[in-house]
Amino acid sequence: TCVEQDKLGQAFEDAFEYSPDYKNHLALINYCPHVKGNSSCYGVLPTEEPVCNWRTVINSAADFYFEGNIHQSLQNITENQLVQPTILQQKWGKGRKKLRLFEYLHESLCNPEMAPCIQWVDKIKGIFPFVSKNKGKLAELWRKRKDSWKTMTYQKMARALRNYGRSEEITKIRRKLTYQFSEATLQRLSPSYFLGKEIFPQVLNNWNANYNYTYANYHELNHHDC
DNA sequence: TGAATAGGGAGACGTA
DNA sequence: CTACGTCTCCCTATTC
Repeated sequence: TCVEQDKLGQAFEDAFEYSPDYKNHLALINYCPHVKGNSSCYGVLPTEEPVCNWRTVINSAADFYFEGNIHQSLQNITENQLVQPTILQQKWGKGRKKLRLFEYLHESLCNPEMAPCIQWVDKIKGIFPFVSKNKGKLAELWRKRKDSWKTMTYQKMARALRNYGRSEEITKIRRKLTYQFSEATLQRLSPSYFLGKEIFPQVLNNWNANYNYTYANYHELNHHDC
């Protein structure tokens, strides 16, 4: 029941260090159509059962992500369900952790619909190239995702990526438009890490954000070209 | 040779 | 207010 869910949610809160992000995701996965929330706000989990059990939620999230099956699941979501939810808008407010570029890129790499813009060439090693023809569109999606009025270009993204070289999060490899996630970064962003450690909010952020921002905006752009 | 891509200094901006 | 992280702007260098 949702009462049990609240208790579990509290336990979760106790178990994990409090963070604003976590609060958002807690709210998100607390989503329970017959109790609260607006069902038109989310691309909900592809389940016929109401999601009111933490274990179910966690397993669903993990399976969902693991199988890289975002595309298929998204097909069950109508356009009007891909509206920016208030919760996510709060994410960008004061005190909310900013989404970082490499996180966004990883999200995109996990979204088959983005393959014409960016895709893995070696997922294990974390190597990915931008697609020359569509890198500008990816930049535009990144701009929209940040809700920025400034124009974003591949050049600017590439400059940010080069900065990741210093922190060893992403390095440039000697191949055109191609970069590589560091092992540590991949671990941070990977579901296996999430299942064992405190990355839960991060991964929820990944699929949640993918559904609601990237995908919706993606369709806004020229879908067939990208 | 020109366009595309890569590199990097400097500074803007938001957050802790 | 300060320090810091993360871009963003813009110019130069290199590669295709």
